[in-house]
Amino acid sequence: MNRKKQRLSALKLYETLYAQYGPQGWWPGRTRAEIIIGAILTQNTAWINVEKAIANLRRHRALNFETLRKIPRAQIAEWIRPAGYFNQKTGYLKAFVQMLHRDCDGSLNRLFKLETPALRKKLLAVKGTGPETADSILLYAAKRPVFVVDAYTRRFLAAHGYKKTAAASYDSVAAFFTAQLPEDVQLFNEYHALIVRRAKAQKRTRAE
DNA sequence: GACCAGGCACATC
DNA sequence: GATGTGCATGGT
Repeated sequence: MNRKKQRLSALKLYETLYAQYGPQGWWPGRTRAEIIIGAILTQNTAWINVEKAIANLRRHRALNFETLRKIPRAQIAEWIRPAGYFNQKTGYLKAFVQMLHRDCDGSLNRLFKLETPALRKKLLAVKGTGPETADSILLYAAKRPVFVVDAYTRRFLAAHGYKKTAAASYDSVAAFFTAQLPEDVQLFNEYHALIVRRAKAQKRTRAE
């Protein structure tokens, strides 16, 4: 007798979420620069606080790489303070814009000419850009078919019977999804957005 | 006043 | 490769 609980495939889980919540049309920023800056600022931080930091940068016309490269660290740190870890994240933003300036003449288009594996490697070489941040940039700014694994993703897996996978390495979790899904940028985008949407819906339920 | 939130680098074993 | 620690704000 099979005593194991039935688990839905990654694709079936997606279809279930999509049926319940519909398309999210999610986009974590107005420009590619804003998406990248947001990806760095949101590390281990609630998005609401990232929005405050982004708003500060926008107000000071600093929501672009050229400005961030030129202004002093203390100034950036002050503006992104609401996002937490502001000294570290200032260094991370500086590291990214310096790489872009040094290797691509400050041009995101030039950086994004790289093929996905080479681009991912290049992003991971930037201090402060780990796998999740790199993949967020790849999916949401460079529009590559890459699955983003974050805390929401792991909780989602655990909640649907995949506790072991949820606790596995970053690349293992990503492989779990990519092996079962078509390589589709829009699908990966929607999937991640739906996981976040579901988590927020459940949080609201718990709070009531 | 704990506890948590869309990580990452670095040290150590 | 696994585990532990520092980094910091703002909401619940």
